Amino acid sequence: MICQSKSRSCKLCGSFEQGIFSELPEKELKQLAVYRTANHYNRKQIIFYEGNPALGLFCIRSGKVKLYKSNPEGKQQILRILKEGDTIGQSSLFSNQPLQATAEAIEDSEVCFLDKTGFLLILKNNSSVALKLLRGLSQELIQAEGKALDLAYKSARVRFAELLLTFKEAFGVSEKGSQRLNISLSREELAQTVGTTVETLVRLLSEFRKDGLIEVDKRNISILEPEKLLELTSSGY
Amino acid sequence: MICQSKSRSCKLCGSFEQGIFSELPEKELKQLAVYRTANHYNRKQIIFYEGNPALGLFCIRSGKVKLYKSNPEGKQQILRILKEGDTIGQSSLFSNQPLQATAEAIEDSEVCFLDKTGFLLILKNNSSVALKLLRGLSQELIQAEGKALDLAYKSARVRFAELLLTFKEAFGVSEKGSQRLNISLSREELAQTVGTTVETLVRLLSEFRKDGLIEVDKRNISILEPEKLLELTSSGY
DNA sequence: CGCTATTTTGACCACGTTCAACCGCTGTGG
DNA sequence: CCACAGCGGTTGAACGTGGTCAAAATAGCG
Repeated sequence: MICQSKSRSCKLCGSFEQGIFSELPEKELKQLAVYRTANHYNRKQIIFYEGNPALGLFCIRSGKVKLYKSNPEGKQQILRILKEGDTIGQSSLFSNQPLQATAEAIEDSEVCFLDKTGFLLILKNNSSVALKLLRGLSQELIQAEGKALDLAYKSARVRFAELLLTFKEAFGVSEKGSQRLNISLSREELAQTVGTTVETLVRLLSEFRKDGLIEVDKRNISILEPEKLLELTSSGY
Repeated sequence: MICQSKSRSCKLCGSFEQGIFSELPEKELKQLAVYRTANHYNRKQIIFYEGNPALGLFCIRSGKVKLYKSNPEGKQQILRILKEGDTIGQSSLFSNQPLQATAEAIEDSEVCFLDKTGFLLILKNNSSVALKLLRGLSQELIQAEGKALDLAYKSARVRFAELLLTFKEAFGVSEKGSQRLNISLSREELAQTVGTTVETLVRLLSEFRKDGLIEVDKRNISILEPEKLLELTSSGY
């Protein structure tokens, strides 16, 4: 069930400073609040489906969301994991296409929705927002192109090592000398993020564990030797 | 050698109507011309290298350009082939990163260069340009994400079939019942575009030829049975 | 406590890579 | 003029990564 929570200013949002509206004057921020609705999604709830019309912009206030595409055979590939401050749906909004991926909460999350009309109105009169969006889309594009390169030329082992390092940056919390990844994904979800099968991913997990690179306890993964992981990624296999 | 050709209005550019400046008033178009330089590049000339600073925006006036990334081992992967009207360098410009790929002319080409400062100035005051850029980046992003999905889950055969169909849309010219692809790439370049090795690509070429799907003469490829290629792409292998 | 979903391990197989040889063509120097 | 090196393209054979299938072990949950 989706619960609507009471409205409040974007300024109170955790990562407002890094967000696309950070340079917006007070007046426009109030205008924003009019077009905005905030919803709560429980773990495993779908926020939107691939193919849905793009009616506006989504912005994560708290929690974590996975964004994935499905292929004809029903297999899923996770494009990225989003956390607070991240926005979703821009690309479909601007290219006038249906939404190109499905968004699903992997933790209980609060997600704001910003109506297309209101958003475009603000965009038109505030070039700072446009520039921030251009910046964000550009970074996403560069990452996506890098990912394609990876999938074409790197082994599953290297791709998994890279994922662990990316996760360390995004979700790592220091804990008795090691960095614990504060994100809970099933083996299947990990596999879908790396672009491989569950079986291969499990074998890589135990290989890395045996080699002392990581520590694994259920769905908790800790990075013990980030440098050695980095070596892996640069040296061939 | 790079020859600078004389300046003329963007309005005279072949695909001006589809370009990002199509809605710009006359005054701004004249302003554009001040910041713009037009250069000629012969086949195999490099327009810019991966890692170069992003000093502005490139726009192809005529010819064809390949955009590729190199991995540490020196292998190249072609991200896309660009033709007249396409712009390059946006993503690096907006994300304040060095250029993420190398651009090389695969035909004799004319390429305009638009200085960063002037471009941003026009962008700031013309939301139509910003919206068109957002649209373009969004489409590129969606394509790149789709490509990553392909590389992860589809066979080389299917990816090559998809490439042929994409090329048919972009470069196809009708010719005695079939569509000839008006683009000349080496087997290696084709392989780099599909994300496989030369050997595999050659085998696929001869397989498709034997099955009557395409006709191959040196570097000329003609599509005989686009429907059967399409079938390939949707049905598993 | 029993049922189901998730995780793990093993055996096998296939696609695609790697390595090697060969062909045809072009350009170069003796 | 021919020899030969160099390059792009093609084909064959062997190998390996990683996918598939099957089954067992474990965890999660009513």
